[in-house]
Amino acid sequence: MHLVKVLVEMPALALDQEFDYLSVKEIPPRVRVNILFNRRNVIGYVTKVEKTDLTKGELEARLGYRLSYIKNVIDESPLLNEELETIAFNLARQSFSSKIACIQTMLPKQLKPATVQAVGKKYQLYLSVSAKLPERLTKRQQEGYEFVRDKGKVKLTDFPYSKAIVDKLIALELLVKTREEIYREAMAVKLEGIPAPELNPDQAKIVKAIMLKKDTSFTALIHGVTGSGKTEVYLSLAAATIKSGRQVIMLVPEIALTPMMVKAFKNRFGDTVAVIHSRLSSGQRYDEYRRISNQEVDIVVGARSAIFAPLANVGLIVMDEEHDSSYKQDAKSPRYGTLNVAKMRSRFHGCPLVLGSATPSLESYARAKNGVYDLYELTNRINGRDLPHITMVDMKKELKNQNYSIFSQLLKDKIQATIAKGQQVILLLNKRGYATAIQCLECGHVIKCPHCDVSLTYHKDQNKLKCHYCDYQVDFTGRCPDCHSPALKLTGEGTQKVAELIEAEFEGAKVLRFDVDSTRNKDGHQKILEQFENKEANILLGTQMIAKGLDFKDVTLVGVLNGDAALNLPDFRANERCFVLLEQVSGRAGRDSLEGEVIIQSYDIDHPVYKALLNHDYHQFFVQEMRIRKMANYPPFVHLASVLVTSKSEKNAATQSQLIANYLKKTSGLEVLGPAPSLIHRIEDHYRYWIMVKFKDSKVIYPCLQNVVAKYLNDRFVQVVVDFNPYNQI
DNA sequence: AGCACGCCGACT
DNA sequence: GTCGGCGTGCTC
Repeated sequence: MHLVKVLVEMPALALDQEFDYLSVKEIPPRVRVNILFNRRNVIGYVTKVEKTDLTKGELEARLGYRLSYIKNVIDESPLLNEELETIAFNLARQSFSSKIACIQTMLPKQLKPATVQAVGKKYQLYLSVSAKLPERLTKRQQEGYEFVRDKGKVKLTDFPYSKAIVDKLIALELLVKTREEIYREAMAVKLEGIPAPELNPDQAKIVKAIMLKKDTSFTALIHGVTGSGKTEVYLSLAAATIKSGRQVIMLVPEIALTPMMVKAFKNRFGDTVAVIHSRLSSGQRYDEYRRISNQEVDIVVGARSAIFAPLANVGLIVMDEEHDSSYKQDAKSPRYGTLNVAKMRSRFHGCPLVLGSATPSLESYARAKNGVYDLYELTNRINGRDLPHITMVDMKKELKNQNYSIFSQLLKDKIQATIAKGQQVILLLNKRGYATAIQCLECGHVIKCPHCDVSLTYHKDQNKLKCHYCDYQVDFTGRCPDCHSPALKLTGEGTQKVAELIEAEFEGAKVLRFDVDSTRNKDGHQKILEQFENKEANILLGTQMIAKGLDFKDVTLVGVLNGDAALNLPDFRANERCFVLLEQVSGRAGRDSLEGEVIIQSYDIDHPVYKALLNHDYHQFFVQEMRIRKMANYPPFVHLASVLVTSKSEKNAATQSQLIANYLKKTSGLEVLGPAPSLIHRIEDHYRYWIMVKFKDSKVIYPCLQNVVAKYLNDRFVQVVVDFNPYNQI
């Protein structure tokens, strides 16, 4: 007889424990099994198998509960190797998430313990209303029905009422469930067979120094200005690593936005490169995963989750654009930082971890300055040019000069001149969410989401009002829902509106929009970028997304319409975010033989961030910002942990978060901020309060937070989420 | 999480 | 009286 320890596939943290099962046959560890759990068929993950001479009855007597047999074994071979399983369990412990959730984030869909589905096909379940009219319904059923009716079509997972309600409404034939296949295509790269160029002395020095220590675990930070040739350093390090018989993990922020890196690696290393990113089809992802798992590739290029690539002999890990926020998973559990996992893998394999950025996070640069990381600076650009010149435009003066448009006179002139020369322009509309709220001029009513405390955004192309936090949407009637007045005013200027303004303002201007909306459909990014590359448009207008990694040789002008938008946010990283964004977007101008320039419009041109930015001086920024962080006691001088307390009842959220904050303050003796209502006080009918704890060593705070999490594990009214080193406040 | 059990209100 | 909504406990 074998006693089998199993983790059950249930997302609840309260079920994050090993359950005992029996098997007559021996079972290998780290495979999936079908089991009966609480009278239901579920999939489990085997952690341990113990052979025993005891009978079922004897075991049950000893353990004090009934045991059932494993129904069958799903996998022939282990899903994870020991290294990755250990990392999964460490991650679960560190981030207060379930072990099974950590295992799931490491695996492609087909291998997740949750599902056994056909390879290559993915479905999304939707709810929509039927032709039948509702008769007598309970209050909740009525709400649920209206929710779907108002939205038209709702993802099953986004339906905010219980499954009981869904089932009932379906049984009553009021709602229908449909499924749609989700298609995704991989990023095709044409092989160009570009030979490796000779490294310049600066690059060669870095490669040599890192490869000298290639068999030890350490972290190096390469601070290289835009265009200084960091990619070539990565390629060279990768080539040397492969030559020594080891493998490479190359991490990039978001593949869809940084196709250059994939292209460079595929061109240099061909078929030995596997690419993992969120837009691969599940079949392709599965295939890539198996190639990696079977050790058929030397290099894995991918975003955040590629750090879990099951390579057996990692000799190098690179994190490009180290400062990028997408390396932190904060939306769902496990809330992990890629850097943390990368360090675990570096230690396990005894290999270098190389971080690269033109604008490193203050945390990383401070560590490098303190000698915790090896620091390398690349100060010269490959093309020998200086970084593009930046001009600040004082928008207050524009107002004084009766210019109320969003374009300053200077930017207008420059755009006109650039288009006239047949060159291209990138315009950054730095507007988080670029929300265009709708306000009634008669009664002052702002149209808001019924489930969240945010205003709805008008989407002209579909004539709908949408919520950006919960997928709520309604047809736009053109009238105020409160007083039915048709006098509605759009406030704020989104990319759609600005695009129209530009085309009206400039003769011969053809604008492409690049934002979450215009790129939502499959391959939207690629298509728009290709059109711009082919010069089907002369102006690319976008949000933050355009700042990263784009490389167009004819772009000679970058305009920032509202530089200050990133400042003044209630976030201690506001300055850093602003500097990074503007420095990055500046780097889009003059990448080839043509000289580029940058115009930044601002209402606060004397802000210290701009002072450093004008000189393209990261070091100046670092010094002045470190002074602020030190004074305010923020990272890198302390670590942060956030506690988000949510509840359907505002009162519960408020009182419980206060209790938690008091407890944390009292037991840990640490500085605790909050509780404060979060910036968006309600999302999807849940009220939100947040608490922030500052600490230097997690030894004290960890057990305190553990107690808090444990206390609310089985609470049906209040949810608690802990995030260590959160990147996004609130 | 999801399912069974069991308590209480509203209808044949 | 019973049907069924929803609060509570439990899952090897």
